Amino acid sequence: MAKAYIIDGNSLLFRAYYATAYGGNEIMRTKDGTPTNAIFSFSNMLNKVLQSLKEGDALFVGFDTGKATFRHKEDETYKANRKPAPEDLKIQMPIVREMLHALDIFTFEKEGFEADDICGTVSKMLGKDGYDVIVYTSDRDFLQLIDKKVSIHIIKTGMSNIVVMNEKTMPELYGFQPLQIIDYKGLRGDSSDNLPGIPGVGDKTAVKLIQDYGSFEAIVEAAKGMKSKVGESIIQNAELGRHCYEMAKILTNVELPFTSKDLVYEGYSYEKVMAFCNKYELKQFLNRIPQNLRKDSELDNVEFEEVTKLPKFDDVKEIALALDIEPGNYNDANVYGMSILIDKKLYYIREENLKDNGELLEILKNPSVKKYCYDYKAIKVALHHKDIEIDGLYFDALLAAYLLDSTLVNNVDSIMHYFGVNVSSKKDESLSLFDNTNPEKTCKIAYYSLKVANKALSDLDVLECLKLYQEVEIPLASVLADMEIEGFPLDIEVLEKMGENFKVQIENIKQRIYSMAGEEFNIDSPKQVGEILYGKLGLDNSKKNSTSVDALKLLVDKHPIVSEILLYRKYAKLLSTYVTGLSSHIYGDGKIHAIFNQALTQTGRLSSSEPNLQNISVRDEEGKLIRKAFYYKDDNLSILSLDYSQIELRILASLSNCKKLQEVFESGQDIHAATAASVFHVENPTPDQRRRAKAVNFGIIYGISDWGLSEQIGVSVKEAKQIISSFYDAYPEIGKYFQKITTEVVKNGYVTTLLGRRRYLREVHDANYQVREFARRAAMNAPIQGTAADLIKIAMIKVDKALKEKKLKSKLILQIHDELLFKVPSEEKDIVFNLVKDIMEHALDLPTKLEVDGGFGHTWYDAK
DNA sequence: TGAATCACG
DNA sequence: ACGTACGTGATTCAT
Repeated sequence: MAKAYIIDGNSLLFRAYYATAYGGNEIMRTKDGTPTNAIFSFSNMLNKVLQSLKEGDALFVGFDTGKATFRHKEDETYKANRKPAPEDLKIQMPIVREMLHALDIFTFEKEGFEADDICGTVSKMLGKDGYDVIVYTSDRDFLQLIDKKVSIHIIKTGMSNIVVMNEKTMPELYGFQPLQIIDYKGLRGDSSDNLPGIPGVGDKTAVKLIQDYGSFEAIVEAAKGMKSKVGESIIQNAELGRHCYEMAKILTNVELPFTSKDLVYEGYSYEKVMAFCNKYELKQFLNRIPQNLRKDSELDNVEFEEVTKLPKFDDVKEIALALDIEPGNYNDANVYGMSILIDKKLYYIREENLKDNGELLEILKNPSVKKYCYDYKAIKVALHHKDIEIDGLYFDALLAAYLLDSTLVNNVDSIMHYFGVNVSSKKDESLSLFDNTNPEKTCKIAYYSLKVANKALSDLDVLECLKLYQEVEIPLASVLADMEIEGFPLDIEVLEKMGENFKVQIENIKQRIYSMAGEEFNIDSPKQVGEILYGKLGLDNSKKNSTSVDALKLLVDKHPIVSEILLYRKYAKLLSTYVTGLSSHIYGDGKIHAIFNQALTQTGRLSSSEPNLQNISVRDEEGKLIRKAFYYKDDNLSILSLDYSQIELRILASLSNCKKLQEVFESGQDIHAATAASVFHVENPTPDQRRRAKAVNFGIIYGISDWGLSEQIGVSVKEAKQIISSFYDAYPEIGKYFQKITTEVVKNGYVTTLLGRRRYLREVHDANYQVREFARRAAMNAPIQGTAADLIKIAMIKVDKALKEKKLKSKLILQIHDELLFKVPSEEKDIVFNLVKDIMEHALDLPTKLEVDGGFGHTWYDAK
């Protein structure tokens, strides 16, 4: 038997709103501040219903119109005690209807009636037409609708806490029949509707009376014979009770402009729901609603043909493409095939047939054929492993999405979802035990990469990021691909020799620690270390039992075990992360091929993974030895390292247009000494003053606080405050600049870099002080860190271009935020050093002088 | 899977 | 009176 699901829309929306808005917590909002918490919560409840929906089932949501009803006309005090709904909830009332309509779910409301009456009438209609009806509400008045076809699901909190009421369970729980709930309300009234009922009749009495006499009128009749106070009250207040009785009746005969068969749910259109989800930034909803409820017609809209050889094409100007590739690191992943959208037709070619398509290979490497795709860098690197060249990137959906909103998660499903399309295939990917290929999904990715391009590019234009996209991120993708392909040599033998040494050290230290502790324990476990230090040995550092370096440093004089633990940690880290860890990433060519993530950080920086080459030890002398394992066995090749000096402070001097700071850099003074002289009002600062000024300079970039600085340099909070204030006196434009940034982020909800890269920081409006302050500091830092990232990206593109144009063999191999590493043949040393230094120093036209230092080395260790 | 720790800019 | 530097990735333990 088909089922019918009826939802009391108003009741559920209220529940949804209050489920997430309590205790002063900031509720969910879109970027422009529209509240969406109730929508989100409602969608979760709705989803539960959708999960159980089967073909032929009916689905209906009834609403109040919000205007006066016949009950108000009868009793002007009806619901008069209700507090008006909060503004944030009112805003969401039309949005929930919008959501339901996006899902093509039937909703109805009628002036003069409440959702109760609409739902009551609809449920009886559906029951009469043979449906098993389930009504979702949190209003117990609905219990009167129960009959052999209608059951009521009372929602307490969310959809997990539901009480099922039907013909059997309701009388068991209440002690009377469903319709008698009206008689009960005649006696008891309903305080939430401002209906008083009969004074002196409590719950127990009411139930008893109903059980004894059956109906309200019978009770009034019987009251005449009662000699009790209750009897008197019933007689005196019979009219009032009758009124409450009438008001509690839910109508089941409202005139409706539709019939049961109009309510049969026929599925949703993916794109319509997607548009809704995008509008209100509900990222997960679409992924969670059942796919089987999608209208069949749209599932097959991407048609493709699997071929071994492409037909001939004339004058190809653009293609879209995607690789069918094993998930995970694309450096050693299997490539199963490729999809190509060419001349409006989609093809899928298996990997083994690619090489037979000479014309395709020409198109791929032809830079004037525009390529549309998702994650071009991955495609370029993976194709390189198959000896296939590609050039001519025009549109990369991943990079476009990254500039549009850096908070997006970068996997193809969610990025395409962001653009309002769906690339998931009908094939169940978990079933691909024997056949890992997925031609359908691959083809959809290619198809939609082209389809979303125009909209994405115009969105980038609106955000004033188009230039950054076309002139920085797009060309950079190829530069990074070349870096990844080039790789960085790492001598595993040198590494392992160091590893042996570390192992011996670790073993010795371990034994010393055990004997000092008087027992063996796992030194890798912070919990156990804490128990030994703060428990057994009774040490105390007032740092709430942290065992981090900062905490342990305070204890080194208290017990000899502390410095041994620090030493153990150091060697354990070197061994696990930098010997064992790095070794596992050496490929057959003796090189590391790290992945440079271009669409990940919130500020615009790159990140490096598998392995991370941007955090190889350098500060610790023994750790730095790891760098000796990075070198070219060919003695003709050396490593050139060039890094920007004080790049972030120079960027800050530029962004704030701080004259004095610019002069310090122009004249080549020691910046920390200069700051020290200014904040401590001395001509020749002492080394300690310089050290403290250095901390101030760094702190400023991170959105300093007086407490943070005091902690960092070991002075009182009051002194730190004084120092910060002196800093702003010395460099007044910087204070004004940060003021401007703060105003901007509060007003817009985002900040931008010099080139227009955006970082959204909606948390500046969070109710939680900590979250808000965090966002404010991030807002101060993001334009600085991000502009530095923009700068070095431009430098990389220009350097790459110059090296190619001059036909030099030198190659860019690594970027570490403010530093570039190159492989340079001996004969190119002079020209490359000067060329790169010049390009880096003039990559952007800034009001502050930029300075680049560095040098050559046989190993990375020596390159300085 | 998240917390704690530590490596880098 | 709040609790505190910004941005990453890898390893290990513990649930």
